[in-house]
Order: sequence, then structure tokens, then C-alpha cells
Amino acid sequence: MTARRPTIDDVARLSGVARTTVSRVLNDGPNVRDEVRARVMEAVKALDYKVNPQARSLAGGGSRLLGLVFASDLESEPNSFYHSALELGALRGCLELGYQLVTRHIPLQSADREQQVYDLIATQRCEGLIFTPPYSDDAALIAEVLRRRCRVVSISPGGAGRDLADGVGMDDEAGGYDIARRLIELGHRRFAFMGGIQGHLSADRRLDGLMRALSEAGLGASDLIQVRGDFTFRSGVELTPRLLDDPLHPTALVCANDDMAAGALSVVHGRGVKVPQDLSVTGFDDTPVSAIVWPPLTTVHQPLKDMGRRAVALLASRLTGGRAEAEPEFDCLDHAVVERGTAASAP
Amino acid sequence: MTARRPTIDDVARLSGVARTTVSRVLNDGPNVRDEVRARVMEAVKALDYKVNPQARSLAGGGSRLLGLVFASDLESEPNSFYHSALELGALRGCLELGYQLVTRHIPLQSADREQQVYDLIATQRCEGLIFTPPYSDDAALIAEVLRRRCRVVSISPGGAGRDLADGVGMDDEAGGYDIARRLIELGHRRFAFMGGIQGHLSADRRLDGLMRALSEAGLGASDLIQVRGDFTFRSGVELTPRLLDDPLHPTALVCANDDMAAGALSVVHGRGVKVPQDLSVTGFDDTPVSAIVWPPLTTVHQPLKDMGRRAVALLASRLTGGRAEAEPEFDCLDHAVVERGTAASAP
DNA sequence: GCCTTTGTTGGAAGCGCTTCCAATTTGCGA
DNA sequence: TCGCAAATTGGAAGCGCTTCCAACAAAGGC
Repeated sequence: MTARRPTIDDVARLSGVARTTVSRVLNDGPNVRDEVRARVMEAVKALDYKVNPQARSLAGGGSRLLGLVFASDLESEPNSFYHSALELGALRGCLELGYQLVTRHIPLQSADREQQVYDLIATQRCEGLIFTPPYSDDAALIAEVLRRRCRVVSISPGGAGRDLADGVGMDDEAGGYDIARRLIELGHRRFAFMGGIQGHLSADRRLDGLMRALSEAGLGASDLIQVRGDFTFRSGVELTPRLLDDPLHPTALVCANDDMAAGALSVVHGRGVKVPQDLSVTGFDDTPVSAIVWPPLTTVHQPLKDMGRRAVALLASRLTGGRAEAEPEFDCLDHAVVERGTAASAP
Repeated sequence: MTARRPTIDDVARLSGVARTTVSRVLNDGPNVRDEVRARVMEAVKALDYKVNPQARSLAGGGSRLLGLVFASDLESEPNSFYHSALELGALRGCLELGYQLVTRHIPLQSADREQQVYDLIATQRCEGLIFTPPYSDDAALIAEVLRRRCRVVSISPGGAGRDLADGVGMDDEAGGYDIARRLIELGHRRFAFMGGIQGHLSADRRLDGLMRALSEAGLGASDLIQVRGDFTFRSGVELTPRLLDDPLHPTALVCANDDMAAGALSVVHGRGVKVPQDLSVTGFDDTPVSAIVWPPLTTVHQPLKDMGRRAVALLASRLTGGRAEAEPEFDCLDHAVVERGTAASAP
């Protein structure tokens, strides 16, 4: 009944090597013969050994502190699910791997935003930072953080972010394409797109996908009207009238996230327009919002919690694993169109 | 620039005692003279010393594993904000205090639900469990868990939970009272209440508060119609017609959580009833849902993230702090009515 | 064939803390 | 006043891991 977990010494004993060697294998260190490495891994499997993150971090030195940076203003969006889901995932990852996490909301409009990021490194001693859009594509910022010997992982990078640092995300272009494709199948020919803030490249890529689907269907720029919001419910509310009143009279409104779609929905209801009979509306992310609005929102599922967890794993592998100086890697997670009640045949 | 964090030895040196003694002070151990205790605490403050949870858990033995138990079915509610917020808070607490967390959804209808809980103790070796409603009031279950020498904290216990184990929550009765009071001030005299599942005592207490406000205003049971939902958006949708069609013709609908209120809202819109002009609707919890429905929901703010974190802190204080055998304690956090757009003067 | 590199392995210290146990001091009844 | 138990304090081991450094073996270079 003494279900004591096996320790690194148990593994060492079983595989007939020194503790040091096991540690090297576990951390992808150099200078271990393949034969020995295999033997150790075998013992690890046989014992179902898992490293004790507490012990590792104690011995490993360093702060073991990671930072999660959001661009949004916590005052105006205290409870967004996007943030919660990402943080939840990151927190789970930290717990598994023995890291600590500090979450920081640094509004884009703060004059000293770069400074606030650097403080995370200098004062808080973060060893790695997770940037969310649009920070995840701020090449200058990322380069400077890297220069200060702090690791970086970008969430949903669209461009520069991918070349400089590891990234996690989904194929946003494909997501945009898939949802548009579905709408086209339903007979829609006139579209509206509600995008995100300037610099949020992954949201722009959703639009790229939409455009690709359009052109494949023989449609072009004149069949689409677009506006930029800021991902909040409020901006969805504010921008929708402009779309509805446009001479194009779109029959499908594609939004770059669920909150804006929810905002659009509420305006549409107020005008007596029927969803989905008169107008189809789609979201993006598949947050709980999509199930709570009426009708429930057809959207694209993005695995936010997994993304948060993967981001931490990537940082960890840079920090202690063998990937210290490896080429930047992009971890692309699966997405899926979730059909609920807001997309139907074109009127 | 070597901003090494002070260690327990630094504190010991500064206060002129042995490391052992500092440890005793830090853990509220017995057998330390008050004078020494004070001296140590002074040094702690002077150095701004914080214990290193990793080291503590390494040395302390035990699994340092905590469990968070939800009654909901993860299949049907994969993304509820209530769950996320609680888990997020608990996770933050675990990270601060050096614990691990496993989250488990055990539907009430599972035949072997007790067994699943016990497995958390026997197989997973959890040292403490956090129960959410209605598990938090399941006296038999809590007693059995306690008997197996596993600590318990109840989230929002309404009755039995409070006597047996520590608890965290808000004053639900007062919350119900406050929101009803506001509605009465607005001139409402005929009420509907959408409650939660049987056994969810904290939701029942919200109703108690409502009743108290009613009777203070000279109103009684005949001025109220009530139904029970299951906290899901769907149940809000299903139950609202019954309320709307009731001969009482309520002018205010008080819901036991935000999701059900959102469901009610969507039905109400569909019928052409104007909110808040014709009908006031209120929620409970102040999750992001309340900001993305239309109109934004007037609700009662419940500090879910704080509750999760406090639950972990309470467990930790039982486990290593001095509260090992202390009387059960209830940690009551503040709530507040958040006025948004769904409550207005009675028609 | 001898010496230097390079590659591979093990020994041992130590991360910051808890805890067992021994040492010392104090309190108090006879 | 003495003796013994209780209260208080300190010493030291050790939790599971990383890492520095030394030891040794194999591989080239002259």
C-alpha cells in the first residue's frame, strides 16, 4: 500500500546507471550513448516514472517564473472567456511542469507598455513570456525580450512572431476558409466581415481564408463589406448597423470572434431581422458565449485551453529541455466548425 | 543585482535563532516563546521573506495533491464560466502555495459517484477535496471523506456542509434579498423566481432572501411564482414560457444564475416582450454572460475566482498550518448588485 | 607509440524547506 | 533545595532533483 512514487534513483538502479545519467536523458542532454539512453527510457516506462517538478525546480535554480501577457485592459474586460481559457490552460501546464505564472494585462495604449514588459523580466525575473495578439507579432518587442535572454512563445502569431519565437495556435486561414465555405454551400453570395483590431494578424488571416473561399466560388471583393472591431461585445453592437445598412445587403455576417457576433446578434434582434432565416451570423473561438446567445452561435472551435498549456510546454522545453537553441517551431492545433443555430440557407 | 530571494536561513540569521525555529513559527507550530515568535516575524517582514512552496512541498512529504469536484457533466457543459472561474482561482492558489490540483466532473446521476470521489483519495492520493454544490452539502459524503483522513472545503455550502467542514462562499440570502429589494424599490410587486436543482442549498437561500424582502414589503407567497431549473441556459429557455403564461403576470423575473437568465432573455425577446420596459430580469454570479446578452444583465456579483483561491488556502491551512483540528470555519466573501440594463421600473 | 581532445559516465554538493531527535532551559511539587 | 517533567531550542538528515567537476575511455594527431 506504500504507493510511493518512483524516484530518479529507482530509475537509475533499474537501468544500471548513475542518477546523473538518468537526469541527462530526461533533459535531452548531450553525451549519452544511444544504447544507454534507450535503456534508461525503458526503465522510465517500466516504472511509470514521472519527474517531480517541485524537486526539479528546487534544484534547477532560476526563478521558474513565466509571464502571460494580454493586450486588453482588465478594467474594460475583467471577465473575458478568451483570457480565462488561455490562463487556465497555462496554469495547468505550469502546475504539471513546476513553473509559476504571473498574468499581466498591458493595454496597447499604455505609454510605457514596452517598459512594463521589460519589468516582467528585470523585476519579476520571468524566464519566459507568453505573448497574446497583437503582442505576439510585435517583432521589435519580441527581439528585445529575446535579447534580454528571456524566452518567448507567441499565441496565434500571424507573421513576424513565427520567425522569431515558438508559437501556438490554429490555422486561422483555414478556419476562415472553412466557415466561409460552409456559408457558400448554404447559398450565400453577399458577405460582411467584422474583423479585429489593427495588428491582430491572426484575425486578418481569418479574413484571408474567407477571401480564398469567395474567390473559389467566383466571388470577389465587391461581394464583401468589412469593418474592424476590437473583439468586444460592445464593438459588435456598434458596428453592426453599418453592415446592415450597406447597399450590398449581405446575407451572411462572419465575425472574427464570438463576443462581436453576440453583439451583432443583439442588434439584429432589435431590428426585427430574423436569424438565421434573414441573416446568417457566425462567430469564432467557440467560447461559452456561443451557447448562451440566441440562437446558439455557429462558430469555429479554437482549443484555447490546450493552447495555453502548450505554450507553457514549449517554454519549458526551451528552458530545460533540449530545445534551447532550436529553430522556432509553430504548434498548430486542430480547429473545427461547430454548427449551431445561426447559419442557414441564404434567403 | 543579485536579487536572490531571502531564504529561511537568512531569516534565522537575522533573528538569531535556528532554522528549525523559524520553520516552527512559519507553520504556527507549538513551543515557541511569544518573544521569539515576534522577533522572527519581524525579520520575515524586514526581509520581505516568502516561503518557497516548491521546497516546502519537497521536504514536507505527502502528495500535495488537491481535488476539485464538480457535479456537472462535462459533456453537456464543457465550457461553463462558473467552472472555469472556480478552477482558475483554485489553480492560482495552488501555484502560490505549492499544491497540485486535479479537477473532476462527477455527474450526480453516476451510479458510482461516491466511489469516484473515494478514488480521488485512494488512487490519486488527494490530501484535500474541494466540493462544489450540491456535493458541498452532502453530509454523508463529506463525513466519509473526512473519515478517510482527507480534508474538505465546501464551496457555497448552505447547511450541513458548514458544520462538517470549512467553507467559502458569499451570503446568498443577502444576495437574494439585495436584488429583490432593488426590484421592489423599482415598483415591482409580482415576482417570478427561477431556482436551481434540488439540493443546491445556496440557490435556495437566494430564494429565502427574496422572500424576506417580499414580506418586508408586505408581499407574500401569492405574489410569487417559482420553478426549478438546472442552471443551464437550456433550462432557462424551457421554463420561461411557464412563467410568462402564469396568471400572476410577474413583472420581475429573478434567476438563480446568469445562464438561466440569458435563456429567459432569449425567449422573452422571441415573444416580443420588451426588457426592461415590460419585464425586468435579473441574474446571479456576474459571469461574462451578463455582459454579452442583450440588454446586459443586472445581476449579483459573486467573486468566483477568489472563492477558488480561498478554498485552496483553507485546505492548505488545515494541512500544514496550525488549523489542523480547528472548528470548521466559513469564509464569507463580499457580493454586490451590479446594475446593468435588465432591471427598470415596473410597467 | 605517446599525448592531447573529445565523448561518456559517476560522485557529490546543494537547492530551501520540514522533521526527528537530542540538548538545554524552565517550572514546579515535595 | 533538589529532581523530574514539560517547554523550548538547535543540529542534522534528507525530500528528488540538477549540475559542477573529476574520472575514465575512445579517438585522433604528431
